Amino acid sequence: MDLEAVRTFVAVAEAGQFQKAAADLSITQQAVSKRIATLERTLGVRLFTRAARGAELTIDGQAFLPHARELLRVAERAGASVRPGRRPLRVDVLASRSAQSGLMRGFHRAHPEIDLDVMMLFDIETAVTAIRSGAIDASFRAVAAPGRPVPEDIASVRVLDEPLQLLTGPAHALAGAQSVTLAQLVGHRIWMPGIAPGTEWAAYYDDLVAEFGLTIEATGPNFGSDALLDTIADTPALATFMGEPTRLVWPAGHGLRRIPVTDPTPVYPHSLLWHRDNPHPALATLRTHLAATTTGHDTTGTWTPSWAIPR
Amino acid sequence: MDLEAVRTFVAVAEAGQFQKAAADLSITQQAVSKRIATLERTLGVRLFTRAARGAELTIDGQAFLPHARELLRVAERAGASVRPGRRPLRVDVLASRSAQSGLMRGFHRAHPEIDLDVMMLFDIETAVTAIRSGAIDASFRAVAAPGRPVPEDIASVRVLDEPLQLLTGPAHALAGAQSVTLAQLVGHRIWMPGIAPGTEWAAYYDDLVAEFGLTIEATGPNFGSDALLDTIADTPALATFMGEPTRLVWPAGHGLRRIPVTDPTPVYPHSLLWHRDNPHPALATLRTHLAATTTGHDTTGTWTPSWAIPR
DNA sequence: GCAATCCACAACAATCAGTTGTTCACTAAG
DNA sequence: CTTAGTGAACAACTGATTGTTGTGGATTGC
Repeated sequence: MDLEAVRTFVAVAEAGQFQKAAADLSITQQAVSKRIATLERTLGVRLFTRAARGAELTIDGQAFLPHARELLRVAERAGASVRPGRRPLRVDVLASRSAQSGLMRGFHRAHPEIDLDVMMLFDIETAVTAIRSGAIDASFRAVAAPGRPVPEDIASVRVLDEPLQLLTGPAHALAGAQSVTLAQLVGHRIWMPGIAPGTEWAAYYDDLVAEFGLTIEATGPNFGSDALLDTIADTPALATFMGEPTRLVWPAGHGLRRIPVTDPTPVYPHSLLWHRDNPHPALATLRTHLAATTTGHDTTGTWTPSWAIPR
Repeated sequence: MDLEAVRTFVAVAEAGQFQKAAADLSITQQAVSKRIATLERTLGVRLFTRAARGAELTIDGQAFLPHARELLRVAERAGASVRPGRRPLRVDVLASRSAQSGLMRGFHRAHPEIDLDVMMLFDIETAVTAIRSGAIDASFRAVAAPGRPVPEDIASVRVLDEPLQLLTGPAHALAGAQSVTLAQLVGHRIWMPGIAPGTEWAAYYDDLVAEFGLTIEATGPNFGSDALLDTIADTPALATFMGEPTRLVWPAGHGLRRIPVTDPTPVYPHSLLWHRDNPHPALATLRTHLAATTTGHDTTGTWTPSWAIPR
């Protein structure tokens, strides 16, 4: 199926006749006739009934028309997503289930007119390079990895402190606890699949392990959060860390338990990073939105790696 | 933008290298190279970084990939919508705001796996012809127009009786009434734009006018239901008929009033029509669903044109 | 009945997309 | 350091596609 043919089909459907559609498209009537004939041949159905005073949609044509319009819309959006200059705001997040995605959903609800592309880059180094080159407009990150300070031309603002909670199945030893301390977690297996080694996310958990002697397994393939929740629910010996409940639908029927962690509460600090010279108008809107919806940070009784504290 | 190029792009992104993608698509590596080069030229950005051990997505390529996948999905659906034999179930409804649309939304919620195409044909004659030819699978209609009985090979079942209510703006003379009788409406202007003359819908209101002496203006261009509601809200001398509240969002801030009509209540009878020999598997599912969700009909104190009563 | 309108078919020209053959760049092993 | 191996790009060629002009047939309206 050819997009030009689809565009021609919509033009004919709107014009009601081949000749006018041809004029609209700046081609000859014969070319329109050929394109429609080819499209009808590839689809295997007749799209128009040809009459002396124009062309009328068949039932199949009427059914195809909304799909054709949708196809052109999607093609337009696809092209716009990489159009240099006026493309959608490109924001890098940590993972689709993280609190950062929740922030971006909130921004999209508040400004549905702003086109967004949410991406997931590998680590903060990739993100900073992409921000400096203009390939992306902003990134949610813990502001620095150990030994890698953020360059001068990158601005950052702390937007969210995400307290980690323990997630267990109903048969886990700690399933009934109202809250647990980090010390109590020593010896329990904590499973965090999908954390790539070398990222600042992995560094965060490395520090947590080093400081409190926890057992965190970051290995194993990541089959998605649904598979993770299934495994946690069914395996009494496993637990995992997870942030605050987002507005995502919480899967029912698993018997999963969320248990606050205290003394101290591990907190993952999310900052927004962007290039000081980035002219994208939606970037300012995003920053304003985040500033308006972000509250202050209470750091008493919490733990965060020292390298992750923004300057 | 060429759909084949987009398909090639996705194949390369998944294969990680041009050669394997070429094998998957059964073309040569050179053809893949050309297609990607052309796509990159039309988009104006580089999509892959070519390395010695394969091709890797650039940031732009990563941003483009989900749009490309969506584009292929929509193209697939568009083609399927007219595929002879295994196309989606095609159901004809009266209008997008009618109770019939509510029934179809309910069906879609109950069976989201069934592909649907909802259409709006002109009148029952068109619908019956389409049903007999197999161009559509079912139609919601008042079963017959005057003098035009439904042919023997068309089956029908009454699925919904829709009582009409009066819709007025806040300044209308009847705005404060708890209910009105048809006799009370004599002399008031009732506006029903978008009812094409010659349809059974128009015949329904013609009968209503003839029997009770109402003033119904079915003329005027139809600018959509939003424009209709705006006009009704702002024009004290105008009112309109509307069915039961559907699950659509009821526009707030208009000050619109819904007033039940009694003595008798005009009822629009909706039946589902289909061809006895139609083999579409989803048609049986739709009939079962409608039979399960449809209640009996209480016809006391209601009015319906005699020709609209099913046999 | 005749002009006007509209679409389809035919012939031709230009362009395009795919193939084969080959080169270039990089990596890894000896 | 050399050499074999892998992967992508360039060049030349060919068949197919797509557009054009020219023309014919069918229907509508005066």
